[in-house]
Amino acid sequence: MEIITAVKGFKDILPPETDKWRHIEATAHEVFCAFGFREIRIPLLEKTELFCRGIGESTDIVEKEMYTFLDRGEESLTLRPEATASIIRAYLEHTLHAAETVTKLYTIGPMFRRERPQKGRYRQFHQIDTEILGPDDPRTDAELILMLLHFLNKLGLRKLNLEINSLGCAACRPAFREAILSYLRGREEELCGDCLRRLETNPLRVFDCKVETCAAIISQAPLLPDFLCAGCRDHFEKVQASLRLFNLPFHLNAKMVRGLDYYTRTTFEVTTEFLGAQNAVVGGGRYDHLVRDLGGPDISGIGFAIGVERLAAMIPKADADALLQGPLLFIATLGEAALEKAFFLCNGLRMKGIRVEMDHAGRSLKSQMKRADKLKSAYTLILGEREIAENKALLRNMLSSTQTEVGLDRLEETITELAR
RNA sequence: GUGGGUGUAGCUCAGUUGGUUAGAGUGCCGGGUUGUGGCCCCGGAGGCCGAGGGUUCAAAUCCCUUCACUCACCCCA
Repeated sequence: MEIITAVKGFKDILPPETDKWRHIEATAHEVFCAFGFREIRIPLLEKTELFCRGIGESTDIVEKEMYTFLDRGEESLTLRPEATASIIRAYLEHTLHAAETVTKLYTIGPMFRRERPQKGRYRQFHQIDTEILGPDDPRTDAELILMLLHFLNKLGLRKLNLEINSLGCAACRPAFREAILSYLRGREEELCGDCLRRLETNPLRVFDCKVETCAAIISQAPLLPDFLCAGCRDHFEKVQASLRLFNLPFHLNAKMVRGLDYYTRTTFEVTTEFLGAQNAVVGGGRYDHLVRDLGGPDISGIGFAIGVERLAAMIPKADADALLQGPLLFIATLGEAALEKAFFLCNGLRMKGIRVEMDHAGRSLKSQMKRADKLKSAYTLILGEREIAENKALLRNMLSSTQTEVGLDRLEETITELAR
């Protein structure tokens, strides 16, 4: 009979990969907590309308990538393609804005987008998502970015590239949009098919095009920063000043635009050369109107999303290997009486929180020793017929290859001390 | 949605003028004298060569179809 396989683009995460994931998550909890964030857990399923209104009807995500279905033929539901809209929904639904002026939240979990899978891109993927809801103080932007880079550094990631830009606000972006449109309109024959389409849907995205002829045109195009209003320019300069205060190196990238409609003012990405085409590990930015557009008060927000699969792929191998820890003790036995004794001891120690392994198959001492070595056990306890008869056991230090005798009545106590 | 690449042992891969029982490394199991790991040596298990069809005396190898995986475009984390 044929086995049933996982759905395309949906991956199992197996050990030892899961060790890496737990390390990433534990580090996130620790770092975010220090910066005053609290964890929020939100549903995987939301009403479709939430994402249409939140992310934007004309975005690729909403237009063609969402897992949307009718629940019992009645209500349109969608597996969340991102976390921000859900967090804002919960924030409003539970009136968190009334409880405090600044709310810092984060969540970790799977997102779903029906794209063609490739390296660093899956249909179910995972994000670590943070949001700060409250006043649009530029120090908040800098603080969030600072926390992000601290987190990435703590995971041992190197050669990261932080790019920032300001997309302006409702007052200044339309002017830029007009400028770029009129610039491109005269050069339509030189643009690629995709860019011609972008001209209609989202002209700013032409900046992202990798086609050479388009890039050439874009290099001469008007740039967003030149169109920022006084308020946006001032805000962006203060963000940069704060980043410099912490000696945080960053690249100003006037051509970085982002694919979600809600971003305003500060946007940023962290990229790396290690990931092939999907080089963005983190993306984020400020959104001035999302809370209001979802029916809430006029509160600004800023957040970022980290791709966990991409992050895990970047963790240096040496760091990942260091996560592999062996048991404290392996118990090797010979004979039924020893096996029974070991079985009792082994599980007793485990219940004290000590990692102990043993073999139940009654194999040769040699193969049990091999197993202990393979597992990277710090110690091996040898318990044979001879030892049982003499009421003792041999405790072998696997690193120094030395062994001592321990009386059976003092065994548990001795091992417990080793664990300290 | 569009294009390229790849499917042979658990894993990484060899294997074309089509020709016996399909190989290596690694991992797994066992052994190298009677109860001691790493190095070394020996042995063993494990594959309808992705699936289906065709050509041929003969197909892992040639042809067609299909499926899966993968990389890239699009877009994004």
